[in-house]
Amino acid sequence: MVPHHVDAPPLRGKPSPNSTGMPRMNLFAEMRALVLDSLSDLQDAGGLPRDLDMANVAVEPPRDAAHGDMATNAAMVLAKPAGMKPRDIADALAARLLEDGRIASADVAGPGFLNLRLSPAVWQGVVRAALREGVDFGRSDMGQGRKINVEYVSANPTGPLHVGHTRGAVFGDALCSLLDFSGHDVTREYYVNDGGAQVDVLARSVYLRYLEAHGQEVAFEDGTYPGDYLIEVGQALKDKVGDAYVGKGEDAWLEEVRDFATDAMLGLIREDLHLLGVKMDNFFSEKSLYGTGRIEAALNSLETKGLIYEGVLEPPKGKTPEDWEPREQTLFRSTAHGDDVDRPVKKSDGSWTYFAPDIAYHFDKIERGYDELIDVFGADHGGYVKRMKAAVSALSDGAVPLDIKLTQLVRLFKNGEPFKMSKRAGTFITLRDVVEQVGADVTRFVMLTRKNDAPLDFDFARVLEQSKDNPVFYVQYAHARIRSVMRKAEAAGIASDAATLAGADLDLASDPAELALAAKLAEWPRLIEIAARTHEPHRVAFYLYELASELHGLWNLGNARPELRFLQEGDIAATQAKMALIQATAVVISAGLGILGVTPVEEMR
RNA sequence: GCACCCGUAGCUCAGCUGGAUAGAGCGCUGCCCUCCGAAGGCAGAGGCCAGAGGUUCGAAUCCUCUCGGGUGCGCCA
Repeated sequence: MVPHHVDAPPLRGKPSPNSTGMPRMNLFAEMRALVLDSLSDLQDAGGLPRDLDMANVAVEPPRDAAHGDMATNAAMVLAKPAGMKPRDIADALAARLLEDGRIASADVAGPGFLNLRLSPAVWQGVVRAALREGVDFGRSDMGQGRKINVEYVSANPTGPLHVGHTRGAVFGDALCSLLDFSGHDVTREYYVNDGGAQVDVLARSVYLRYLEAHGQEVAFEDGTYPGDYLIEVGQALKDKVGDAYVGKGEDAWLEEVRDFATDAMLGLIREDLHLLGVKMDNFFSEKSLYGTGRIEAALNSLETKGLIYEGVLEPPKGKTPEDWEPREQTLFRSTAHGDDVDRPVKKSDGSWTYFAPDIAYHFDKIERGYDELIDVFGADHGGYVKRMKAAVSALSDGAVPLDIKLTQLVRLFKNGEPFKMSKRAGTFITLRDVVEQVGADVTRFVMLTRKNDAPLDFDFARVLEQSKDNPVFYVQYAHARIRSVMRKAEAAGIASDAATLAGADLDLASDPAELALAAKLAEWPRLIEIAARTHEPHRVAFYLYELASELHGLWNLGNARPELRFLQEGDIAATQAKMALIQATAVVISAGLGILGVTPVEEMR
């Protein structure tokens, strides 16, 4: 696949209020506004009581295209509070709506739905908006610049990233782009667990490699990391300090080696992320919380709210650890904020639990002024969701929402055969392995073809297949097909710049099949808002698949019906109208892939 | 034992702050290549949305319970 270098969507900046000065096009929002205006007119005219709650009035695409272009539930929602029959409300509303030129027909159906058919001019407006706004088409200001911190990956700095981290990295990154596109001020953050016992283990492991570099025989016992990736770190340490640590006790080197090793691992992780195209705004060090009073400050905040006490926890029922004995610990009253049991913040020996710096870290995020927090964890951390939410709720007095997204397992396959991962057998699959085999674009797209909380099958052979069965190919192919048509047109001397196409006579591309594609484009701004609100970037991937399917379908219709082919020989006006339609489609595919972090291609190879 | 996630077509999965006759791909069946690209196209069969109650004008979607699968459950990070 050949990457193309046309304007990638500017996803990282502030939500620029549209540079064109034109209002952003979101057809569903427009139509809802029209419905609300009409209802208000009815109220003024006395045809409907005042003081009705309109919050549940919706304008949605109907499931069945035979029902028209859009449907509103207004009559059903308002019937009860208005004390009227749904049918009467619907009839009155229909009459009002028909006064607007955008509404071609309004029919009452089913239990009181009002099915709307829109005039072709409306769809043509969508196409023009996409051409005018380019990859900013669909950008929303729903976030109103709210500051959101998204924490993701956050793998321990003890080794390279593996497949599970890859999914979290892609998910988090796409979520950030989506939030940015919908008007939020996003910070991409990585929490570095460089303060706990696991980095001491790392240091000891590197020390062994260091001794090895000095020609010593070493044994990797339980509790050390035997991975080959530490060989060069041991060598680098030798290059740096010579034999200064040889034969010395831990006191002499542990701290220095730990810093050296975590720096090296973080460098490795940054490289891995770079391979995937993930760039963090901030790496936050757990260690920076220790010895600086920041953990104490966070816990003091909880203490002043009366949420810290000394106590003894009950053993968990049904699964009592064998060495269980009741011990007094310092506990956080997380049950006051929705947790099931209170959680220890100090071990019985008085040192912090892992939870304590985590509380401090989230306290820090709150103090940095974020309006909203999101944590992306692996599914094996599901047990921490309630206590983290309780902590954030307590620390912010309920003012800062925390959403925690869990990413499920990735199961690896090769030609349908499951692929067992084993560190010992050397079949451990890293992020680097995956990206080197299939490329960052394919990796990213595939990782988003499942909802985050559903397990994901990743087949190394299948994701590279060039067939309709492969969604990555299918979407890229749609874009490439459009680009191919555009190149042909340009070669034939037909002007195809956005301004020209936006001025084309779109009546020449108003077959129902063509309008259906435009209608799909009209869903894009709405989809962005739904995906952003639910924090579900996979919706973008599914939408792109559907959009590609519309495009391919229209292309195929051209086989039987030549008047639907995009290039109309000898008819420049019709050709430009159809090019406008498909170029608008290419723009949306580019924007969507941009959010997923995938590069659209010019042609398939 | 408790908590969280999941249960939708033979398989893998979508399903919009609750909306109409629940969708897609694969697989299966049958048709279709002189075609802007058949690495495809068109059509068809296939469902008690795990089960039972409840809320609602309306439930795959919200609530309760049951069953089945996954994950987690003090001094690991």
